[in-house]
Amino acid sequence: MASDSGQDRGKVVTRFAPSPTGYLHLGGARTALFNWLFARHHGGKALLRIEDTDHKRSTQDAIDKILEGLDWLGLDYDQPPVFQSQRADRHREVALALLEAGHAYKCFATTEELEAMRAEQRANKQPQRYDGRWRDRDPADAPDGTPFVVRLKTPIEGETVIKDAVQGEVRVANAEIDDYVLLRADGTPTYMLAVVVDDHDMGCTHIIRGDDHLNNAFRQLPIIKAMDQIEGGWPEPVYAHAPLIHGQDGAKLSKRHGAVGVEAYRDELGVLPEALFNYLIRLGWGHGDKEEFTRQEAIELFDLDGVGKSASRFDLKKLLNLNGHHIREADDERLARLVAPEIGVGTDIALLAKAMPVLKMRAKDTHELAEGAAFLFKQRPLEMSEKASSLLDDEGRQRLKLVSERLKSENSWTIEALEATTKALSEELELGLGKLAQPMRAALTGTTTSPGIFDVLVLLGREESLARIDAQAA
RNA sequence: GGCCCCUUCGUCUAGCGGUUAGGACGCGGCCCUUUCACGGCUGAAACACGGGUUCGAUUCCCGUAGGGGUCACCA
Repeated sequence: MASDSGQDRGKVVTRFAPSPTGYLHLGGARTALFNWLFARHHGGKALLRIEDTDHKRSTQDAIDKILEGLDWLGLDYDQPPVFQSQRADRHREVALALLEAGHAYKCFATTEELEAMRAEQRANKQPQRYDGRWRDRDPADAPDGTPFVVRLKTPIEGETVIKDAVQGEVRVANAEIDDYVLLRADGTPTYMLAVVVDDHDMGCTHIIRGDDHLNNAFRQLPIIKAMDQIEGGWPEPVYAHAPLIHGQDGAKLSKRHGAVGVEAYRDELGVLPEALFNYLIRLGWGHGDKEEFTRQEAIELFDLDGVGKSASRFDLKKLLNLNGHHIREADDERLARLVAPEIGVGTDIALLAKAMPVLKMRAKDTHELAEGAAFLFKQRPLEMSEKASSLLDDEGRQRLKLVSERLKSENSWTIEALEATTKALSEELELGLGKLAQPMRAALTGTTTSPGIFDVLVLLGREESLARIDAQAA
């Protein structure tokens, strides 16, 4: 087990190993996060491996999307990504070593034959697994030229025990593990072989991945043990199987729901990367009552013992709430640049940034930020929302007239001065401030909701403000 | 179906034998207030069930139920 002790620093090596068959979804993103955080926390190395051995389903587009998603989340890697497909020769080499040492064997069973075997097992309500029909049979029995696969000779007796850093001690009877395929009939390596070889060659000390791989660990361990026996230097890694993230319906995240790529959270939901980062680490991991984490805090506090054992559900409301908190803490200039394209070409970034402090108080995503900022860039005559025009009845327009007159003689265009002046007027008229502020808001923004009315006045400036008010005054 | 894992408010979680079972999101109320928010206060809301172990179980053990995962020449 890794610890915080000094001598362990630099020893930890983790990897995130997505298969590029789609976008980087939430589950993958969190696995990536946990691996990265663990490596950074221990001062180790974070590696990336693209498991693209399924040529039919892997695409360059998916690789790009995943890389982009990781980058957006701020996850960096200590070495260029390893492409599993380029390592087939090495995988084959290990399979052959296993074969030669008697830890693997050739199986000449045809696909049809195996299907029949499984059908029979199903019919007899027996567990479906390869029955080892070629395990002890003489390869010479096979007709010449018959294609074969290479299968691992897994132990039959006893049990395999894994001390999982998250799940604790998990044990499975070896009889449950069948002799699965290492090398396909066409000579290409299977995933089960490739992962083990790559993890070893990359020096991975900790395998942090989704719960759905827990069963795989029991199949992978025999390869490690066999290779360690053959050539040595194949230590068992520390496994950590984190529970899955489920959709609102409680089922595994799939294409049907919630499994959209992280970029959708950015583009469609207006989520900041640090917010998704924060939300994701809190799913399945906790540190006391703490809810908000900066990247740095997460690195300092993250460890495997804080990872829970039960699956969690994705909750959009909480993500957005957290997003609001992160928006409020984000740099104004950065937010302005982020939001400007949504408002339109030629948006005044400086003005937008200046308005940000009052805008971000009211937004839980970047789209709301853009909506809230819209009034700043509207052209006269302003289009009025229904509610806004109802505020601009005769009475409202009369009041605007009075406000306009008073503000025109205001020398100091500051929040304090404007507020004092407007309040004085409302007192003279024996009206609540709202009776003046609401018509002003309508005239100034075309809507009934906006930042504080004096903030609006200052942001728009004297000239524009008065012009907008006069356009609606009686 | 076999095997494996899980089970604290609706949701995310704290708890690691003795607590008025805490926090957060969401929901209700109040306050602040020029709107909307933000913020503050506050209310309702949970230990799946049954056996043990123990002076004492949310906590440890065993069942039951429920949920999830996995069973390819896919990864």
